[in-house]
Parts: sequence; C-alpha cells; structure tokens
Amino acid sequence: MPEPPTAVDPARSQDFIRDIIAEDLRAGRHASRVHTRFPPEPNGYLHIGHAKSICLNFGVAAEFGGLCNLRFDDTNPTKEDVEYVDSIQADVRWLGFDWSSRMFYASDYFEQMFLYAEQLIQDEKAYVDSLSADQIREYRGSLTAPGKDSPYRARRIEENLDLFRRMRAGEFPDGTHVLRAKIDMASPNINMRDPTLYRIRHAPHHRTGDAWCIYPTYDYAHPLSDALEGITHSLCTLEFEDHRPLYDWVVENVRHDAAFRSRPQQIEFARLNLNFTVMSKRKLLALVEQGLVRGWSDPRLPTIAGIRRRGYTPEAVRDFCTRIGVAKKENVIDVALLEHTVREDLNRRAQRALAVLQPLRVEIDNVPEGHVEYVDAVNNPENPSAGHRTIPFSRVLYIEREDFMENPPKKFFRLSPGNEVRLRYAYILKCEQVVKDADGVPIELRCTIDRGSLNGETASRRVKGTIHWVSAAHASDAEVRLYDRLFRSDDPGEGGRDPLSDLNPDSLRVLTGCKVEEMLAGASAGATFQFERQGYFTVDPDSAPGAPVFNRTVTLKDTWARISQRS
RNA sequence: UGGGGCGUGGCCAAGCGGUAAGGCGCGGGACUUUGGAUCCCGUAUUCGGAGGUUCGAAUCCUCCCGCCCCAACCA
Repeated sequence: MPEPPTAVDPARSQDFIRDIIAEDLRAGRHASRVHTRFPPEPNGYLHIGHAKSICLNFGVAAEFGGLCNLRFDDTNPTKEDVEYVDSIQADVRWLGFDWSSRMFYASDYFEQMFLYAEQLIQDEKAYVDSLSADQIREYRGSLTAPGKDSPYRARRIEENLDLFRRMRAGEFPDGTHVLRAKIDMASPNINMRDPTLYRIRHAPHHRTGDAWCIYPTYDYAHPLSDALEGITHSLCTLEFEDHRPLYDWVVENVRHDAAFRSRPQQIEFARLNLNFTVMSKRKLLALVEQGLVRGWSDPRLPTIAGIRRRGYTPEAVRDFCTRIGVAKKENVIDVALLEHTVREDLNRRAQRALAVLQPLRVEIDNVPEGHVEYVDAVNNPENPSAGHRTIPFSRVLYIEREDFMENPPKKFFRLSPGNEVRLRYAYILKCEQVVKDADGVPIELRCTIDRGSLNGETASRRVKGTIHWVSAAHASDAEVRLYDRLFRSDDPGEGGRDPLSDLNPDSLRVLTGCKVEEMLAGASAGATFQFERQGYFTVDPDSAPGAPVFNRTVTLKDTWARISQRS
C-alpha cells in the first residue's frame, strides 16, 4: 500500500531561507533568536532590487518574532555620503519598515575592529604586508594557479603590531601597507589567499571625519558588525557565496569577548533583476551625474524614490517582493508583474477622472446652446466610501479620438456613424453625421442624445459600449509633463538599443471633466487618478503644490497596441 | 583547464521517492453606466540531457551539457 502524501508543513512552504531559519529555531540554534539586518553601503540611492532585500530581512524577522537592524556599511569613505544615508532611511521608512532605535554604522565598530585586528596579529593570524597592490595581485596567483607567500608574511608579531599601529597613526601614505589575514595562499578559493583586512586611506569619512586613515574591508567588517549586533542570519546576495568561508574564518578566529554577541551565519539568495530597466548602480549614478535625469528620484528611474514619485504605493512594492519569491536561481522578473501589483492596488484606491487625451469634437443637436447640467459620477466604482462628484454636461463635448471609428470592425462597440454609445454617467449618444476636413479626416461629429436614458440603471434600453467625454466649455486644457519613456524601453539590456538613450519627457495635453487646476488643487500631493482607459496618473508628491506634473504609474503600451490592433 | 553556485511551461516559483501547487503573461468566453476592472475556462504526459536503482524518480546514483560568480588595498 502506497504511503499517503506528506502533508505540507506551512512553515516549510515559502522559501529556503525561511526553511533554514525555522529549522534553526527548531534545533535551538542561535539561542532560539532571529535577528537580521539590512546593510546598504551609503553610496547611492536604493532601488527596487534593494526592496527585495529589505522586505526579506524585515519580513523574516517579523515572521519569526525577531528583529531587523538598519546598518550602514560605511567602510569605504571615498564613495559614501550623508545624502545617501538620509535617502536610504527615508526609502526604508516609505516602504513601511521600522528599525526602531536599531540604526547602526559599521563605523560604530571601528575601534573594536581595530582591537580584534591587533589580537589577530598577536595570534599570528594576520600580518602587515608591504607589497604594492600590483605585487599582491601577482603573488595571488590565478584562477588555476596557486598563489605564493608574500616575503612579509613571516614578519614578527611585534613588528606587525608596531607597523599596524603606525598605519593607524597616519605615518604611511596610501597603498604602502596593508593588513592581511594569514590563511592559505594556495587555497583554491581565491578569497582565502590572505585577504586584505585593512587598507590605508587618507580620506575624510562622512561620519568619523579624520579620526581614521585606515579602514577595514567588507570581508573583515561585515562578519564582525554582524556578530557585534547579535545578528543570527546574515542574508546577502549570491556573489558572496565564495566569501562565506572567509566570513566564517573571521567569526571563528577573532577572540570572542563580551561584545561579541553571536555567531552569525551567512545565507545567500539571488538578487532581483527586472527586464526593461536599469538597476546597475554604475549606470544609475552615470545618469544622475550626467544630468540625463532629474536626480535620483526621477520618476523614470527604478529607484525607490523614483518609484514613489511615479505613483507606486509601498503596499504594491511589498506585494511584488513577496510574489517574486526568494531562491538561488538567477532570475529576470518580468516588469509586467510589478505593473500588475501596482494596478491591483491602485485600482482599489485611485480616484477616477474622465479625461480625454486626443480630443474629437462632438456637438449634440438636441441639447440647447448654453445649456448646462451636472451629472452624478462615482469616484471609485469599487469603493463606495470614495464618494461622488458632479460633472458638467453641455452641448459641445470632446471624446477620445479612438473611441470613434468611421468603419468599425465587427467587435467595435464604441461610436460609429449611425450607431449609439453610452456617455459614461450621462446619456446614450447617437452619431448622426461626420464632419471631415479636406483630407477626409473626421474633425467633428454631429450627434443627438436620448433624453430618457440618463440613468443607465433604470433606462429602458441598453447599448453595448460606454465611452468617456468632457464638456468642451468646462474642461481645461493644460500641458502636463508626462514621464514615461525610460522606465520601459523596448530593450531588455545587453546589446541593441541603449535603454538610456531616450530621455526626453513626453508632454501630453490633458482635458479633464473639471478644470485641471481644480482637480490638482483638490488633490493632495501623491494622489492618484485613473484616467479612464488611459492608465493611472499621480500628482508628483515631491513637486510644488499645484504644479501640473503627472507621472504615469503604469505603462500599458503593449496592451494599447493590442487593443488598437484589434479595434 | 581551479573553486563556488544554479538548471521545473514565455517570466517567476512550489515540490524533498508516490504519480507536476500557485502567481504573472498569454488565449478564449461572460458581463457592461468604462475597463485593460471583475468572473469563468484553457495553457508542462513532463521537470537541461543520457543511463541506472526502484513496483514507482522532478525528487536517489553515475556520466554529460548549459548558464552565473570569483584573481579590488569595492561592496
């Protein structure tokens, strides 16, 4: 008789990292604690890729009743800046995570790390090397050839200690000496061939100023920062897999004192890659520095700050991060998933606005000139508590050009000669006559309405389609800047068109059912509207009040293409 | 050619020896005071390949193939 299938353990059903943690907890490891950290280097703004790590670290901690620290990995003063530490805090908060009072800097531990380094020297596990960077590289060997010992590897403890202290005292210029771990120059893992622990850098640090002129490297500082903060699970990306033996070496070989609070374990996962956008720090920095975008928060960038201005909500980004999962496989997530989570969230909260982007004039013969009436409109069909608004209706309207077709295909349910369509929230409209210009292009429609059809729910008859409209006399015509291009170019990356080449913001004429100014005035910064069938638009939360800048939140180019092809 | 990882549908991703979850996307349909909304339905005879073990393999073994990462005094 076959065994019954094993029941799925919910604690083992999410991802391998949660599995490991659950198992550690079960086995009582790490004193049954879970403590993670999000450790960015403050050398740039956070992007959507970091959101994955933030959601993972804070999420896992919360799920297992643990804590998550925010830690700035500020061990390289030449690349870092306070502007970045500020923006990173703002972005993590915006995403909805709270590190409480646990915000730290690797630089908080410089003194303690120095002490541990001295002990390493005393234990003959570290030495000062005086080879040049080039020589060190040569001595390191290659991927296939083992390295060889530096002639300075055998220095006396006292000499090492003296040199290391004088390094700290600033007696030597950059590049003259370096502190190295004494491990194994023949290791097949190049990271273990006596890795550098400290280098001399006479450069002001954004936080410690000129207190130091030697700085620990990532490989030395990271495991120690983790241990000093009592971190149990140190989550990082795949490229650090080869560094894990070194991470463990540092954790094991430093002399454990009272400050040494945990024996953290490093666990690696695959970083997020998104198609149709750029995530490399290098490229983002280049865009900002060359002025090709308006700063790190340009809505066209995949930075958290840019995404916020674009109208994305933290809820949607978090949902995206949980939906992509966590694994060790290299991945390229389809940006359509991000767009989906945003639409799903916005659809529930965005105010609707009738808007016409490419107007076609409509004159209604059986509505008297000067007549104005206000029809009732729902702000959000899916959320009654969003309330109602009234929209002016009059003899002359604008409708969307593409909502009219002179020779409609079979399944076109919008307006065409002799046919009827419902004007959303208003009457059934019939096209009686098409006025064309010299080239035969329709420039105006003469129509009539069915006076008895105002309320669609009680009307005696129904028509297949419904379109959006705007009263010509009441709508304003404002030039709105629209950011759209960069974020979703048509090239996924390598080769072909450079996704960064098309940087000019589009501009767009927007006509809404009320004056645009009124709409903006009544909207708080960051408010999002859904322009019927045109997508979501957000009033830039970072722009001056009333400034007519919209960021299109979701790009639906391909869908539009499909729709227009079909129609 | 050294070491470390990874290969399940177009993109992600469950699965952990018992006969391929789920999401996105895509296709079809329904609905209509919008919809690209919403609701239905469909979408891997097969898990990189070939052998083997087993009553039974995506799951175990062997070999092979492919992709990614590593030779910063970056992180």
